[in-house]
Amino acid sequence: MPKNCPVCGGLAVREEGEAVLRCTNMSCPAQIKRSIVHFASRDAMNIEGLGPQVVNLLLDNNLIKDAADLYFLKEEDLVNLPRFGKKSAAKLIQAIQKSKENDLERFLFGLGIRYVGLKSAKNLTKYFKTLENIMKAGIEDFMQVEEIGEKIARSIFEFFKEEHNLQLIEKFKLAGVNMATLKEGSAAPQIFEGKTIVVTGTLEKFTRDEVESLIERLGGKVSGSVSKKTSFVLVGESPGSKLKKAQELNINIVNEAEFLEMIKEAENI
DNA sequence: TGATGAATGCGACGTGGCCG
DNA sequence: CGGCCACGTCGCATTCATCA
Repeated sequence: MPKNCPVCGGLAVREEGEAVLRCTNMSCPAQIKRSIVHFASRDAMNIEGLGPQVVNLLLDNNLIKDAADLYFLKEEDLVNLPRFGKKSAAKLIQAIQKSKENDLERFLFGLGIRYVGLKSAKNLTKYFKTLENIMKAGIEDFMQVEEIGEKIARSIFEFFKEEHNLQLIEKFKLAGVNMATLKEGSAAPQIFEGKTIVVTGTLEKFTRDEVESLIERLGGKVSGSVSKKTSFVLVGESPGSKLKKAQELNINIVNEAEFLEMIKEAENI
């Protein structure tokens, strides 16, 4: 039976097997907010300092209407907002501008296409190379991509048919957001080729993001959970339950110093 | 085609840094 | 110095791939 969205009153649906209702109205304020927060989140465009509360603040003050508007913000727009000083305003603007240089996979993930997580975004980018190719592709094409079945393929296809979404992408282009895959230092030796690596705890020399992209550049896969397929677990300061699980399953455990040694060898080759 | 295992995606909870 | 917010992490539910 149909229900209404508590925020905008629009039609809310519960998809087969899903626990929660989801509003189908593209211009529902709650949906807009969610999409912007997602866009800014760490695995997407990684805009530091832009969390849910700040997004609310910007929306309430009519400073933005969608994620693309972020790129047209200026420091003076922010300094008078509550809890914003000169320092935090400057930092946020800088973080937003820096995010323009992200590669296609982050941008693609940031668009918030249903069922497309960071992993699928990566696979899509690898397969299609450019946003144009993705926008031209059909359902059958998407299903050729690793780990993408019919459900996800259909979802992507539908997304790029929406006029509203196409307009948003145009706006991002206008703002100068990079949508190309970055030329990676293709000479990187693939020392982690075929390996699945899990990271837990805080590292001294890398942020989580840095070490994950490093592992990928060196040919490895980063996973979030330990299983018997895991090649080794990289353990930092105050590790979580993944360490225990690794010990239970007898998976190799590597500390930061040992990891640095592994990379060093690679760089010398 | 059904069962199983692995990984993704999302919400929830504790810690550290910045504003006032 | 106190409160608030983002960050880092974990656990649960869901989904996909694989194999008999």
